[in-house]
Amino acid sequence: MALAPPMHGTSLCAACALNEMNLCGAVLKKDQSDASLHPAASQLILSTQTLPARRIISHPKEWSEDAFVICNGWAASSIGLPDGRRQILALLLPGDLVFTDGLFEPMSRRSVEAISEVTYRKFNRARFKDLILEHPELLEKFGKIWNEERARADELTLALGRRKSDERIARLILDLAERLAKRGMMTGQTMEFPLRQRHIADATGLTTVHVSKVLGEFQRAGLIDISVRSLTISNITGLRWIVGPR
Amino acid sequence: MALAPPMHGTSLCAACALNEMNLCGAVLKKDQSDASLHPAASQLILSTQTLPARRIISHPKEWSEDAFVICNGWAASSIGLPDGRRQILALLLPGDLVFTDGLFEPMSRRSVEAISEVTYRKFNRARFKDLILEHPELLEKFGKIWNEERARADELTLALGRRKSDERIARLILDLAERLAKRGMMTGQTMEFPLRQRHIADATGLTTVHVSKVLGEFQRAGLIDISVRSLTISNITGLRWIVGPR
DNA sequence: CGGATAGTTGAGTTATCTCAAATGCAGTGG
DNA sequence: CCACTGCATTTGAGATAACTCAACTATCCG
Repeated sequence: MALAPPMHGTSLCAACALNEMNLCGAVLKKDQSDASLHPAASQLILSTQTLPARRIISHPKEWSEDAFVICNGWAASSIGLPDGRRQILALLLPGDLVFTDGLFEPMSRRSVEAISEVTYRKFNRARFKDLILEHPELLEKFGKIWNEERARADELTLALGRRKSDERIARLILDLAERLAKRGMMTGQTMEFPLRQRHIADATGLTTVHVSKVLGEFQRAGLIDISVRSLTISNITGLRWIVGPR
Repeated sequence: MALAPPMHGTSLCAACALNEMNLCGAVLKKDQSDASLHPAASQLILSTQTLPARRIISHPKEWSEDAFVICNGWAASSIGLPDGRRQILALLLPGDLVFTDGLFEPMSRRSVEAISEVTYRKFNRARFKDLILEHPELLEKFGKIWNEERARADELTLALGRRKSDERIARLILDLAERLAKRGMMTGQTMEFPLRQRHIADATGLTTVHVSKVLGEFQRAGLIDISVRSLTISNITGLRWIVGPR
């Protein structure tokens, strides 16, 4: 199968986490017979939905039996304080798994919000757990995905606690570029960039005002170039230098 | 079995995560026959070790087949930058599980360091995974533990990104008190407190100097009282008010 | 007793925030 | 098509939380 083109609106199942586990794909082409698919895949029942930007996909304390996979668009998982302060915990890209909370318990404090228009597929959490138990190699793959996610969470915590604003923002941009590249969603050094500055602010623990200033400096320094909903990294070495080694 | 007294040096297996999963206890009393223990428990091979304060329990990129459980004392899991900046990701109390990285992959960037003298038990990660597959109810319990940990990580991220220094510190104290209480390690409102101010600083993303000032204010305001290696919450309502609702 | 580690306190600096005003842009309804 | 409203962004001025530096004290341990 050819690489999916990095365009908005294209289904990216080739890069999807579930597909990597040979699960999702089976359901999509249920009628076809594809020997490469995991034999248990047909048991994972999916439904597909699409929401416009700014819409909330999953509410904080909402009880849900489902988890889902982002098929298209960007989303953000965040928690907030009653006075309105918010912190984005993760930016979700196509192919990312979203468990309302872990694999087992629902009812987290997290909420998930669409940044651009988002298409996602729901699947049943309990069934997914059963699948894992029946097919140990899935536990392995799932663990790998889970660990990547946690490693990213660790780096975010480090950034919020110990890095300066420009480091945080540069890191965010580089991280996104890297993740998008893995999905074949970079055209050269350019990516679609649906984030508003308030998303960057909420993801880096800064103010929109300050984000605007730092991004301005980055552009004036020739590190990046932002046009309409799209960001180009013009000087990746410079950006990396700001973040520093490791 | 009676509640273990909240004294340093006492084995706290009653409150231990592994014991809650009916695993650890079995190994401790391998020779006894205890019908309440999980039948698979005897397959979990443990070795016990003790390290003095300040010693590193698990190095960053060190490959290890083992995970462990804190039996006694406090430890800290942290990551750092090459220039020395450090962020503590979690304070580990007796009964906490420590996976060098997740359940599956070793080689994380995290390092674990003893804060006080620490006793811990190693067990084999792979064997633990097999156990989970063989005994589905363990997956359930393990998931619960894992989720609690993640929820705490989320709150930390929120705190570092969006809270002021006094909120962060108050939150840390209350969180510790709550966790210790669950383990029967609070005597009234007093807890053993082996943390140095640099631990608090590294856990809250602040400076030791600033931590000192905030703690001073808290004491002068009659919120807490710190004597030698021990902390008393004198006005829990006041502390909670600083942190704010939820 | 001496040397290391930990905590306190003050003075001055700075990164980031708050407030505010101006501009742009996108969608809506008349 | 225009006026209108709501969101996003930019920019400046001033405020402040937290930092750095530095000196001093206390505590711990051999």
